[in-house]
Amino acid sequence: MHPINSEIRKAPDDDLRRSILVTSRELLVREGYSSLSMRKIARSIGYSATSIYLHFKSKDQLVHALITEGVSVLMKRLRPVFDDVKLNPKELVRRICHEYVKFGMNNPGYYEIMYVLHPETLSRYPEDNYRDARSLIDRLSSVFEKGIESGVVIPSDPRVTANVLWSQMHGVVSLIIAGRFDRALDREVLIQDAVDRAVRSCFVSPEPSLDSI
Amino acid sequence: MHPINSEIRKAPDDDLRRSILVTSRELLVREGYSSLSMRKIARSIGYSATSIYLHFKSKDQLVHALITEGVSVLMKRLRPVFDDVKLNPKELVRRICHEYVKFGMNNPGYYEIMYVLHPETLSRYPEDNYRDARSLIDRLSSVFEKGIESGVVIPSDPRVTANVLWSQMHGVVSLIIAGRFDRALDREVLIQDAVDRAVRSCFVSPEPSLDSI
Amino acid sequence: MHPINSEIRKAPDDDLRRSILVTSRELLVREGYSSLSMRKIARSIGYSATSIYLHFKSKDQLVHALITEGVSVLMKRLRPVFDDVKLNPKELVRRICHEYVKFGMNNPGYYEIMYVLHPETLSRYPEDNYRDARSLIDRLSSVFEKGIESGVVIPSDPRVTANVLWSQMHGVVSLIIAGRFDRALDREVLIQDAVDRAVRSCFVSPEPSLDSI
Amino acid sequence: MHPINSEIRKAPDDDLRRSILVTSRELLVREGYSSLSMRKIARSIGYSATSIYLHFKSKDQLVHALITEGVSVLMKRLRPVFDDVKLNPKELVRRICHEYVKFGMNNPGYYEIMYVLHPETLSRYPEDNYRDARSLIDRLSSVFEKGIESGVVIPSDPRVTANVLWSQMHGVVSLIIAGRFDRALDREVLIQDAVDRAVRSCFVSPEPSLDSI
DNA sequence: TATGAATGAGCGTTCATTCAT
DNA sequence: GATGAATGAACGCTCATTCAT
Repeated sequence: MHPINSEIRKAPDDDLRRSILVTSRELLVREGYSSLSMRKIARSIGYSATSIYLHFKSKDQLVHALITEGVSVLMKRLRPVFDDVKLNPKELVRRICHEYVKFGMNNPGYYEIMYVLHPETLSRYPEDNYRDARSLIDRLSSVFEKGIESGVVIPSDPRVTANVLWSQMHGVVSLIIAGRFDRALDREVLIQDAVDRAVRSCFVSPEPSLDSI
Repeated sequence: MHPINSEIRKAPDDDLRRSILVTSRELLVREGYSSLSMRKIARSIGYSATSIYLHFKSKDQLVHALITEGVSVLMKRLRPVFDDVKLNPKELVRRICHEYVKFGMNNPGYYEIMYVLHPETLSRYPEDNYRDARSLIDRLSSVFEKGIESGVVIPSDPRVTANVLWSQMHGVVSLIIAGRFDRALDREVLIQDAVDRAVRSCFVSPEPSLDSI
Repeated sequence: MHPINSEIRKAPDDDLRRSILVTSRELLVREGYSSLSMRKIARSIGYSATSIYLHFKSKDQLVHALITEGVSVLMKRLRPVFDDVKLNPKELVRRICHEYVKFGMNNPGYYEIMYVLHPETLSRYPEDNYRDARSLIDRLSSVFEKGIESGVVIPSDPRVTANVLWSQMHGVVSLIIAGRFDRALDREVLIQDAVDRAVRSCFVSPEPSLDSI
Repeated sequence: MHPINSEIRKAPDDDLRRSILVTSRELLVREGYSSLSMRKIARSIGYSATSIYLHFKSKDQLVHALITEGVSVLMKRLRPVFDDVKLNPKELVRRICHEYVKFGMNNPGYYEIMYVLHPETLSRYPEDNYRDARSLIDRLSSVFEKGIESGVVIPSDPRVTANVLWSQMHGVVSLIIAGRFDRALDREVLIQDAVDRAVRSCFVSPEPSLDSI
């Protein structure tokens, strides 16, 4: 599990590659997957369509690269949180939630292609590349597992808990990205509320009984 | 010599219309929106592409019809629940959640085109037709509003609460439909857990301990 | 050579037939031949496309009917002039010119399909049906022939003269119908001038020198 | 890594472009505008339909290119005549007429798309591109204007005279191209006669009788 | 008399992709 | 490393036409 060694690449070549990926994400957000085309990408970056094939064997592979990149960016954001030994489970989960949502907000292009796009479109994506992403759920599960042991997490199948937590975050992120919420509502308030509820629903509430003593 | 009188249509005609809508939803689920084409729909039902145009003026209109139908089916499921005076708020919300999820499970085609599709694709869909769908959120909000007054719902902006609840359900439904969860997990367990948490996070927990003292 | 006995037709049937022809001409003028379609015609008159086929075997035949009708209308306008024994040659030609132009102005649909449309489109039109139209040129030729004999027409091949006269009138009519002239110019002035020149170029000018002697 | 530099194009590329334009004109003459299709053009030149789009963004643009080319060819023929200071007005007008007709005879494709086509079809053609063509009428007008001042042209509104002259030439050209004249008539004779009449109808006849007395 | 249902052919256009340079 | 030329397949859609009713 080593991060991408992007600094060992040859620079000149990489510039265009980067442009393609960046532009693809922009187009993805702006116009949706159905109208993402090699031509449009090429036009957007001022290169010929053929040039894209110097860096990606096919449209499929380009999309796969986007996913791989997205996963890696997400990992880079979440791993330090998981690794932060100073955090208690509740804080850790809260931070994970916030980072996940922030990732979606900042990278709607990645998010869409990673999690929203119809899986059939992506079925050819080698499942293994999602291993990293799935490992996140595993780490979350084990956080809950330990939390249950130490009594701070409400007992329940930790894998279920982790997946439901994920689904809750995915719910807000995807609806925000798709612009489905009433525009009158404040994004930040929605997010804060969603995270609060999610966390609260996992952890035992600080017992007022202590106060009453 | 009378001109066309199109409103006296009968069943035979509508059969094909139904086939088209049903098949569209199947294709939508199987292959995703980006590869949904008039030709494929036609091929799937064993008709010529031209025939579709006898029932839908354009692909846009077909999609709009799907959305409208989907909304109406969803309404038919949820309205009785909202109107059931015998339900207390908590039961009502729980039932609403379950019905919503069930709708998604039973009608993934409708669900995808209603809630998952990139909005840019559907921007031409007359906003008004979503009014029904949005009214659902409003009804949910007022359930929470009254619940707060009567002390059973944890105080919070009811509209935010309603929207976050929706997002939580959307999260499970969309990830299940997309087949993103670990296949080892039991769907029903996931759903039950998600609904439980959602409901719990809205309503004050019955604290028998206090009462019993 | 008998005119169409349109009053012996059965009425009910004829109404629709008339509507089709009238509407076709309107569409022809408004949108041009390339976008004249059976469907549009049907839609315009509030009938089904199929109904048109009760009266015309094909689009070709409809067009042919339009031509035949157009020719017959033109004949009805010009024949009385040719037959008017009270007119001297010069007056006759002048009147013929004016009637021809008037026909074009009043029936741009007929005119376009009779004289402007690309002949390939019409190649299947039985040449014989143009016999009437061509007979007009013949009659004009013989007017010139006699005029030359009696010394009022400038000597020249009468058939050439007749055809060139026709082409001159066709020039104004077609450019007016196509809206090609500078809009600042007055139609009537253009027409008058064109006819004057045409007539003048055929007939010997009344020589003032004779009078002055 | 340089972006596209399209202005450094060379010949090889332009060959196909020329073929397309030439073939389009041929098809236009042979089958008329209503049946001119990208596919037919492509088939005629032995290329795929897609290839046409490498040179013309749309069918509209192709047609516009044809018009623009046609106008420019016509200009190239007429301008030298207008600019020829050695010509007296009568000779100039006669030469203009002959060149105009010759242009039509040699370029029926251009002529049809420039002057015969139903204007509705071309309404999207930027009016400005016709400026050149319209300037021709203006130059003709001023020839007549000066001619009237110097007494060689029969007094009349010069703009009307110019337009009517144009319509006379258009009459012959369009009927010849459409093959409407009796095939027994000699084209050249018709043209000569038409031009003679046109010129004669504008200029005062040299009255030798007066001089000879 | 009039229609609805249906279709094959064709339209203009865009797509991902290949290949020689 | 980058491009222009080229294409077959597919797209949404309209066309004239047929046929059973």
